[in-house]
Amino acid sequence: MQRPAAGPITSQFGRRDADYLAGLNEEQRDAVLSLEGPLLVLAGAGTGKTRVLTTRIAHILTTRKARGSEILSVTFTNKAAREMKERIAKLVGASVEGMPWLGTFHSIGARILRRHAELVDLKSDFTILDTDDQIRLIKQLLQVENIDEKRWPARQFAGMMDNWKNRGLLPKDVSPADSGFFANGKGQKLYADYQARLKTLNAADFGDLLLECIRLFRENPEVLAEYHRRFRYMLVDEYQDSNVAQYLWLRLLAQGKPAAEANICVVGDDDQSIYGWRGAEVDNILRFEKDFPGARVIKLERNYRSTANILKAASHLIAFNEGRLGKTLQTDVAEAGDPIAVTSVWDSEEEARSIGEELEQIQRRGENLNDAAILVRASFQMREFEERFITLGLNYRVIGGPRFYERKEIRDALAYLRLVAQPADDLAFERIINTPKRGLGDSTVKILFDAARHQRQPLLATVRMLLETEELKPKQRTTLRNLVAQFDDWAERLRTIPHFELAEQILDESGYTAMWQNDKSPDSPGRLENLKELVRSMEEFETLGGFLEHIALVMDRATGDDGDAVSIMTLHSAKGLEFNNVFLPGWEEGLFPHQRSLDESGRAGLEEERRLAYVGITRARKRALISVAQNRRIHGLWQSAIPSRFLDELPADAVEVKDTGSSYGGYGYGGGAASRFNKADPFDSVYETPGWKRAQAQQASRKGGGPMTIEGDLVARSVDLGGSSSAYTFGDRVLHLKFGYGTVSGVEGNKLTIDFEKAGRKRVLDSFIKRG
DNA sequence: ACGTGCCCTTTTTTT
DNA sequence: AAGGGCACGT
Repeated sequence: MQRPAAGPITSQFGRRDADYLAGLNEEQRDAVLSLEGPLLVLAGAGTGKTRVLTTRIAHILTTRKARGSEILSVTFTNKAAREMKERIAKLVGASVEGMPWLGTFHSIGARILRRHAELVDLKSDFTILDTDDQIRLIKQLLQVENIDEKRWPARQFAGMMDNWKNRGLLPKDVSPADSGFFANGKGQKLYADYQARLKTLNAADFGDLLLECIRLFRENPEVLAEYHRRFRYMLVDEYQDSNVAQYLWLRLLAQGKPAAEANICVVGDDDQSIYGWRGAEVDNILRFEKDFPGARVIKLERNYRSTANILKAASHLIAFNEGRLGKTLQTDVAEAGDPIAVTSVWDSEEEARSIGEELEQIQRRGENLNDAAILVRASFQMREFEERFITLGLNYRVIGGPRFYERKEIRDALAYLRLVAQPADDLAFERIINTPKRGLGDSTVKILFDAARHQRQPLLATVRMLLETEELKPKQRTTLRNLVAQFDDWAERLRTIPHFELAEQILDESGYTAMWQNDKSPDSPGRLENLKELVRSMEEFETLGGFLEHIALVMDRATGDDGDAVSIMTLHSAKGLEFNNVFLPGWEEGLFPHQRSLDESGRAGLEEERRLAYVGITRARKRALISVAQNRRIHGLWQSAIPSRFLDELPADAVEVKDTGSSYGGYGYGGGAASRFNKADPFDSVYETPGWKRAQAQQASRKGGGPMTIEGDLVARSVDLGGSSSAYTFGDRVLHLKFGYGTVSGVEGNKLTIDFEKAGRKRVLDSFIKRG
């Protein structure tokens, strides 16, 4: 399709292009206008993917090909959904209310399930369980089966089930090979029991929102047909991150027409696939042309976001990956821009300090903090920045950090609300039955549980029955009678007063507020504040049900406008965003690439980490600033760090290495050497440290199984590898670079307790000290 | 029934 | 380093 690049254009509709098409390049325009038939858009970072999607929707709406309610558009994250809604509203001016089927896989799945709940053995007011509820439920099942919880942790089983659900497997579909090893072959039964238990609880977990949807469609063709008629167009964002269940879900929905005519448009970038650990299948992208024969494929390769240097660095890095579809990003931006800055710092404290200084400079230059972000690999890295920024008085905002709705007080309060909304919610009941303390302890709870199991009734209903008997002691009976009466009362009041007012009353009348008021721990004022905030946030919702749904699906708070602030978030949650200045701290082996990713997924894991690095760099419009700490404290222990291999994979001519000066020695940016970031170790060479030697020894002795190491690259693990003893003994005089001179006062494997002359008693790793 | 204190694991990433 | 789980004591 040949079109002039600019100027007034006449579209296929024989009139001047609508405003919303202005400024699109040829490929983008093509992707927007190709409405009929399957379409795969391969969109590199910063090539206007979201713009294409939103404009495409605007185009469908303005040409009246379909109404908002006839378009299914799926995103991966709530943030992406929110942004799309905003941008569509801007384009067509219409209210977003007209697009009920724009949302995440999970929220749309929940919506569909609620409409047909009875067909999947649920009621339309079913509860959506979060991980915490899930774990507690599994623990109960393990107890019933007499399975040792130490040996077979509930968490692990939750992970396994999540995997199965991600792969679209119902209990009957799970192969013994998959489930056999857990608890001596009880895996499959546990899964089946768990699912059955969810039904009696009138609850669904996250995986069910898709899995049960798939079952619904398969078992009820007439329901599926209804959606085939309804959805005239389907759009999927971030297709590279879809897993098997999501794939099946989409394919079922697309089956209304012959594959070659399906109006389905998927957008993705294989280089930004970073959810493999959650079951994402990049193959879904590769398979698209097979599933939908005759699909058009449009590549977007023109990057409008970043400077040439940033693109060069990102492209150079990602080229180290083998499994790629291969795209080249080209920039239209003429200037090379600043090189990528790589700064070496002593430890994470200095890292936070130096980034803080950099941010202050940015402010002084008159730039907005809103245009800057710190992207970390793991959320524990966030704290140090927060602390530093608080002392600096620098405005920051944590995105997806320690989650509001996961706090204890919030979960307790929600449990009360859940129970009012849905009396069968046993997990909620269990949570609050003795919170605040009411004198209902383990023995009472056990009686309740046993009775409930025999009666096959929810706990609350069971309590009502038990009140009529002598099973409980009089004191407990009175307490429970009052509690039940309160719940009846609250449920009644829900009809007459606004739910947020009721919430406040519930918290007061239940004694929950008082519990924290009487608590004298330093964080109880904060908790009370959080509770207030919770009640406040309820006002934004029409109904209690709507509010609870929001909480379950959108675990992040609506990001309140806190003015100009730098964002702190994980690399994962940064996908899809862009900033002028992007800070990428913690580029050290073991942290980034993450050790666990390497151990668990080997080469594939490494490639996924590299894609994460690619995502990180390409978030930057103007400047990317990477930093490496020479030392990092993990689990309370100091560990020496080796610069990330990804640093070596950046093109030398687009990188500028800085040293903060205060760091000891610093890294020689030698060039030519095996590693440009090969560090001049504080003690001659890092390769001489006990930790490193052990790593080597372990490497040599490792054959076949066990943790993998990629391509012979050594990853130093200076934590105790088990059984190894230290070269130091009690009384040795030693030197530690951070803490100075000291005397060994305890040895435990390679962990030493040392009384330092200045720093006092600390636990450190032996690889980190030297004889003094 | 409840509180205290010790020991243990933990944190990679998210809907 | 810290929070949760568990055993024990009141």
